[in-house]
Amino acid sequence: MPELPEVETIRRGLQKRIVHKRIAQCINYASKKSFPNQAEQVTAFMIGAEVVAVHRRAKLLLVELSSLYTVMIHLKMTGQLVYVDVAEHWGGGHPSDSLIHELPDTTTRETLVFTDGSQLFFNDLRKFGWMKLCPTAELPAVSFLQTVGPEPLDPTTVPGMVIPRIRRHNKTTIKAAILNQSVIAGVGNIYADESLWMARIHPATRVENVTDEQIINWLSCVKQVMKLSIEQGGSTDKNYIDVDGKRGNYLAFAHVFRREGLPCSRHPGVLIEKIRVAGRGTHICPVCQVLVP
DNA sequence: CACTTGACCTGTCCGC
DNA sequence: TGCGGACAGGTCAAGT
Repeated sequence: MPELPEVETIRRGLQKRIVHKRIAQCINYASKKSFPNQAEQVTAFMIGAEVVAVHRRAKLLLVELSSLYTVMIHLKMTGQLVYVDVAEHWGGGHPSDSLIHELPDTTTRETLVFTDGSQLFFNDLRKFGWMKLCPTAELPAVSFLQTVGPEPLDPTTVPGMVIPRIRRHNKTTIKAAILNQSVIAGVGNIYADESLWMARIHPATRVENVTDEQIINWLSCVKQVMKLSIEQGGSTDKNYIDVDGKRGNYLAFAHVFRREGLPCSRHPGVLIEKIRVAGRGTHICPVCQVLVP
């Protein structure tokens, strides 16, 4: 489930692999949800266009093209972008830690073929992800980009910006608030649980019972957690791989996520519990994170 | 408007 | 062994 650190890892991989490459062909395997109703625009503005840069906003990837169009890509839960170089077609093989097998496979929804013969595969087991073309000049009008909250890792994102956004949702739980993309960008289930554990806040605490000091501390924690995760190439729970087919290693550093029944690193005698908050599986240390109703 | 729930999907895991 | 059902979660639409 790609969240900010996973999408950023993919962005960096794409920036390295596909910038300055020219698109020769777009192969659509199942029209559903990859470029819905955009066949004509794909032909007109992708074929022959060169990749200028790859940007990210929240969990959305933005592949900027020389045609003045941008490919917006949302991977949702199981989307993957996997790059296969020409050398691999010539028998160069994949890195030993790569999970890549034969591509395209049954999950491949779209393949971009570049003029040098390299390929970018958009795989998506559960078909929730999508790709859309948008004129680059019209990106500011995209509703998601208008409403999405500040980037946690942007140095200009300070508590003064985040506290009022969280306080707008005073009657819900702190976990629901930070998962809300209009409050802050890029937090999903993994980093919500990890950052709340680090900040010693119970996820079911109602926002009105969380102090400003706790929010300030939480913002610092989510920044630390996401920075470490990007350094580790993100989190691979089940499905996630980067552009080169490599798994992320962050879960080796996780304190609560998928660690139910294992000891808390701050309280070795206490076991991590799994509860349900905001409709999501939620992992807590019952001693670090005491519920203030 | 704020908040919660259901829908979208399909592979995996559990109990019978 | 097979089958049914719960579960996984990002986001949006629809409901309260």
